[in-house]
Amino acid sequence: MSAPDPGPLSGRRAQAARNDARILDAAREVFLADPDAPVAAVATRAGVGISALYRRYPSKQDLLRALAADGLARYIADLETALAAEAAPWDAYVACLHRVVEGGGQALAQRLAGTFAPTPELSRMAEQATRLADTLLDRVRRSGDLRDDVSGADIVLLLETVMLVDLPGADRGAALRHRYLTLLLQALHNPVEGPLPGAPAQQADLVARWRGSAAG
Amino acid sequence: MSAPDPGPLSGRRAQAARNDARILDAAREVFLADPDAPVAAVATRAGVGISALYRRYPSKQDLLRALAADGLARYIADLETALAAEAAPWDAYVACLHRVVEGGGQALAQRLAGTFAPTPELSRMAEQATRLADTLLDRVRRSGDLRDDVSGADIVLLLETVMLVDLPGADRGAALRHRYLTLLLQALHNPVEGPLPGAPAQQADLVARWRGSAAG
DNA sequence: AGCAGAACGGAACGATCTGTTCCACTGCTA
DNA sequence: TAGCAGTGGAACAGATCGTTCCGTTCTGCT
Repeated sequence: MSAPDPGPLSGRRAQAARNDARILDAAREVFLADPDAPVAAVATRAGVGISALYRRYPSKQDLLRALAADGLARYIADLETALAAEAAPWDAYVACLHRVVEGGGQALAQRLAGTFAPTPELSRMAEQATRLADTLLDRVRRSGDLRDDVSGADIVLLLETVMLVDLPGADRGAALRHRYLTLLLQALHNPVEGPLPGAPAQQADLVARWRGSAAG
Repeated sequence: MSAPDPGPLSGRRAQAARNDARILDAAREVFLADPDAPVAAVATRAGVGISALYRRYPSKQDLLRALAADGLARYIADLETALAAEAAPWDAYVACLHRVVEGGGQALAQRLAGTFAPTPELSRMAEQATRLADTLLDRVRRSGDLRDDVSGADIVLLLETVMLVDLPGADRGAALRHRYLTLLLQALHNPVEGPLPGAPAQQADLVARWRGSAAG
């Protein structure tokens, strides 16, 4: 007993710890690209056997839940960073969205939303994320830099579309996502060229999608 | 023989003709939402049996090819209309993109691109569409209304993302697509607020995707 | 009126895919 | 050196999906 491992883990344990991270990273990449991807694809991408994965997560659904929780946690962390920033509200917001796009946590959680029944824990995190995003958005809106005819739900949907941009080559996709996010932010920035048609998306629209593939 | 049907078709023939359209419409909706959707989903959506579908298309791949061709034809027609318009280049362009978003032809062809080997006919149409789009874009660019740091490929990718916006309720999705297209167009319109990061997407990037799921 | 056949709906089939289990093996750890 | 946590990957059962097939309906013609 006592302190068996004061420093870095070695040997077997080290490989296990490495695999923990590799599996989660691989899963994030794979399921972000295709939410319906088979489990085997994750194992292959991670360079491990299937059993290494099933030892950690009892089922595919457990893996997806862990992934969604991880994504939401990253998203929440990004939002808190922005709220704590001392920069001008608009600048902090721009930086925040670029981080969100970079990490893909929010997008992953959104895309995974319909594929499994959310745990209370996940619902709680989603609620917290929404609350933080609202707070942040209100602050930006009060600064006068944000056009006032877009809703928070509009921005969520737009962010989501930006995340779907991808191209085969290396990091071509990531570069384009930042490019298009910048373009989008310019459109959201005051002063405005003209009004937008249709009604803004509502928070309720977004929530409705969580029931998409779940039973009635 | 002789002239049996001078005017509108009646009875059985009429239903067959109606089913032709219903099946193609249903297929367009279904495969636009999910390019990997099962054939049965199309039949259900169209309100016909599976055999009504297989009578018209020998295989799923034939249906997809017909759909892609139809989509490209609509896209080409929209482009030609814009080129023939007498309105200011920018206004004609805006109207054209709204029609493209409404019809979904271009997006469908793009999404289906990776799922089957293109026929020479399809390649020819795709090439023509690209040529027309380039011509149109050049004209808009020369008018000075379009920001000059975006490429045609950028616009194709952005249009594609707008098409992916959807919400469960009735025509909520369509309304939002026009809303976000308007937002996008304002960002593309001069004068510009600031430069965009990264390099514009290249035509080659788009072509590369056509090989996505095809064998090397 | 009656018939031939076009068109249809939907059950049935076989191939493929996928989540999960199982087992033999490896190399630390004690 | 014995034991076991950790692993890779084959094997299995269930689900999914493209396609075929068969019995029925309805139309157009004689």
